[in-house]
Amino acid sequence: MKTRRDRNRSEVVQWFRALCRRAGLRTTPQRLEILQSIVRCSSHPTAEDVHQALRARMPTLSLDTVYRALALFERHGVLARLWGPDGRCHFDPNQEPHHHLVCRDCGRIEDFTWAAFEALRPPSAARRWGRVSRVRIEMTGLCAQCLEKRGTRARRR
Amino acid sequence: MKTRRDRNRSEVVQWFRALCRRAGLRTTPQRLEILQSIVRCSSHPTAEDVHQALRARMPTLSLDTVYRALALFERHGVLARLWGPDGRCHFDPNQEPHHHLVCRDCGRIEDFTWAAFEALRPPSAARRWGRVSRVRIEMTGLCAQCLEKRGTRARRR
DNA sequence: GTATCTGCAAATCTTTTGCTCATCA
DNA sequence: TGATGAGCAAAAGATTTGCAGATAC
Repeated sequence: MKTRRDRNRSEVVQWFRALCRRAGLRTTPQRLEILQSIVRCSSHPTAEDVHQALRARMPTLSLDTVYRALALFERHGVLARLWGPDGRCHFDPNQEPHHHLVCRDCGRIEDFTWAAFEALRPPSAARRWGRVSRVRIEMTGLCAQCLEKRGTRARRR
Repeated sequence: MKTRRDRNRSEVVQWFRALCRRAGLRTTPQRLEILQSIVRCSSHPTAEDVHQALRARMPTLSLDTVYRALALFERHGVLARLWGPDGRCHFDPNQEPHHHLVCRDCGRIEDFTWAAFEALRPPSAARRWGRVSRVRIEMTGLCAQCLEKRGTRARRR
């Protein structure tokens, strides 16, 4: 199966046009670039990250347009909002159920899936609490690269 | 076993004094009240919440002192910081491994534990990624009270 | 007595909003 | 052409910081 992340440029364009037509939105070049940028991105960028990434390609793009477009895509179910340990808002284009690995040194957020977990029966505490609509695991630690960096500086923790 | 949350006022005072002595900190009445307030609290308040809760008891307490004290307690391992879907910083005094139930209507965060989950073998993706030091599950949905409220207004979602 | 802490004010940082002109359908 | 969107500037909200006087040890 082809996930959204694997789509090439023209596939995203088509998808974007269909989305806009369905939702009664205008297809502006800014929105298209923002969508392209985030959908192809394997990390989970902030609005600032997206803005930086597009500055070369669109020098006049403003940060608040990025914020507005991302909020728009969120409202239309294309993206999810995510608060990382840095207190800033990250955007997650992955629509399939998944979990996160967060590096506390570099702040990068990786996705992962976990079949054995999905097979687990929900805990009784959750059923008693109310109605759960989304379950997400966040694993925090150090990614391989940051471990490596610490190792070479002979600073293990 | 007696958890920190069950401690009475004088037990917290003793614990606070020991903590300060160990860390070379001063035992100020502000810090003590802030610690009392958050340790006995079963929800996960923001700095603002703590400040509001203490206004009656300490009218001159300023919000930035609350921020400073909470940051201090975090550095000394007494509290954990938590970013909820409201984008604000919540503080979590629960030191035992646990997970969170977040209501997307009222924003309240409840703790729960899940023995079957803790028994699970970590996924291979996590081992490949690096070194995981903390695992936390976040279940988002509607708590019983908010479900009830929606129900009585004949608005189900 | 002295280093640390508090409270105040102001700064900082992220995100949102009002407005005007431009642009897409 | 007429509504919607972009860019600008400024506001809003949360958190942090510099400083002067107060306080714990």
